[in-house]
Amino acid sequence: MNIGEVSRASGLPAKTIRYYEDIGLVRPARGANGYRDFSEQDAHKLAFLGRSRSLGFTIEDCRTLMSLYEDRDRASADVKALASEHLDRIAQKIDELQRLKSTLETLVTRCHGDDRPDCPILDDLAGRETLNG
Amino acid sequence: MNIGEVSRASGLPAKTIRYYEDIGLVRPARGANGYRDFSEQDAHKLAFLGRSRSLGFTIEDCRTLMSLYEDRDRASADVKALASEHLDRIAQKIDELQRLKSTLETLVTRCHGDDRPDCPILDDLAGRETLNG
DNA sequence: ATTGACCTTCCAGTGGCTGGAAGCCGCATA
DNA sequence: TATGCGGCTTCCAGCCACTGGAAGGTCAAT
Repeated sequence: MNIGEVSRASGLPAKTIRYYEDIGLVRPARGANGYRDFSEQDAHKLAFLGRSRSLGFTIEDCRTLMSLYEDRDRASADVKALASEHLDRIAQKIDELQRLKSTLETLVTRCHGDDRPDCPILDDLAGRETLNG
Repeated sequence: MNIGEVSRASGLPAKTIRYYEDIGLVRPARGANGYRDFSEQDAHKLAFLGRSRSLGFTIEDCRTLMSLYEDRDRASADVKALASEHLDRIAQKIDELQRLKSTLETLVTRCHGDDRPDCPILDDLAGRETLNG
């Protein structure tokens, strides 16, 4: 299986797959011509990685998840802990963004948005607080 | 005003302030000893930048906001447009994270998290879909 | 033989800093 | 006078997870 094929199969760009090899996430065989030769297992690994990344896990998390996946004696508690921490970080990020969003909404609402220079958004950025806080 | 002083005043690390000079966001004078010498206006600019960054604007957005701020003939519509686009991106990001969050919540809930290796999280990552979708 | 799609490696850039090394400046103290 | 210390300077490298592009080798079809 060439890189293009496994790229289409996994949905990951070829560049990304090469990068994953670089950092040791996958170790495809090589053909006589120097081309990478991916096994079904490699393809499966890449799909696993793609899915993990799409859930927002870091590369290091993915590495850990992979090794847990491949460890038949793993404790599901370890996986759950990793995912829970990740979940917490996401929840935290959402909170942060929602605070941002409401601040920005207030500012945008207050700005009349016409030809005149008067602007509560810039006033706020400049520290001329029109906002409480 | 030395860099340490303006750093304390603006809340930005000295490193960041030097970086902002590097990329042309601020142009402090220099004393005879080669030290940066920040004016009140520079300090004000840096505070503006800090606040803009803390609202999640990119550096390029900040550059634009600064030039709008300094342009007495600006139209507030331009500021509003920039902030609105930023707001949209944030809202989009929140949606994305909330989808992630609910997927992860489902997975984490389903995982019993004990000593046994059986794990719906890994099953999902591996494509053995226990989740609808 | 030539095209064109595919593959290879390597280097550089993204954003927005951040850490660290090596060295100068200015003041206080022994 | 030497020494130390905190603060300042520059420059280079690294973070994360890719992504773009150059230069060139390979394969299948025409």
